[in-house]
Amino acid sequence: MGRAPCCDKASVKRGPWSPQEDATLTAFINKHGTGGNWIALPRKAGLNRCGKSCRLRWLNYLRPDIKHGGFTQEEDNVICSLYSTIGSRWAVIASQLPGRTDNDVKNHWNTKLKKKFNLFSDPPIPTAVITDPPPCSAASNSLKLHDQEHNINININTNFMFSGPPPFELKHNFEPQYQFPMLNQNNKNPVPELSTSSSSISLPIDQNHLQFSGNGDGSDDAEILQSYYHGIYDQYPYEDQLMEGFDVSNYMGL
DNA sequence: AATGTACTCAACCGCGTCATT
DNA sequence: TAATGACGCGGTTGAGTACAT
Repeated sequence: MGRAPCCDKASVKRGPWSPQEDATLTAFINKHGTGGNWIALPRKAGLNRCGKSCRLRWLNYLRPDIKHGGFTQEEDNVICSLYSTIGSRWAVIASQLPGRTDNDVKNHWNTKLKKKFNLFSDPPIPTAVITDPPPCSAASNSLKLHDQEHNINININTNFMFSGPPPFELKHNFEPQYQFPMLNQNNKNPVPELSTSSSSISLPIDQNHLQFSGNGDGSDDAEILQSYYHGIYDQYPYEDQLMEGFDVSNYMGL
């Protein structure tokens, strides 16, 4: 036998709250408080609503200290940071954001942040081996990588000539704390590093600036980099930060 | 302008926890 | 100690809106 319902759903109003109902609930709570009993509150206040519905309406919308409007970058950072630590404990996360409710945080996460977070949290491809063509081919405009662990093919379209000795491995060294640059709270640059076992390609990345230096003997290392990410993620994860301040002057030319 | 699709967010649902009896 | 009931939480839904075709 299940638990008894908290109210008779057939006899109480459900759905969106009217301005009149909001005013009634607000006036009652301002005058009497919640009384520590939400179940009894609607009857006392003269509202034909379930107590749980009243509680939710007050806590998530009517409370005077609720902050409405978009989330700031700083708030996003807090949410992502805490989520990576404690998971979907929205009430705990919301407690760190004055004026935000767990429902707000949860909605914001589900609609905006989740995709972004998942993008950066996907396990980096640990090892990619250039399989075709052999890496010594001159003026190749197509490199095909194969991620052996995840059985993913990565296509890089570029015009560079590679001079590393085959077989040539690319390795990610992304530490968990660097998988989502926005997590950085001290403005210290997270530095994901992509390196190879012989010829080196390193990618110091920070929030606003990306400097790429490689010795792939390439004509356009930046394009390689972007293509690489497009191949893996369908999009370049730092797209909106990259185009400004993207410095490729440091790469070693032909 | 009409229709379809994607997105947002308020509200609901059901379960776990805790206080009370 | 067990039963009961209210609260609080996370997951989910669906109406309304924005955007794309």
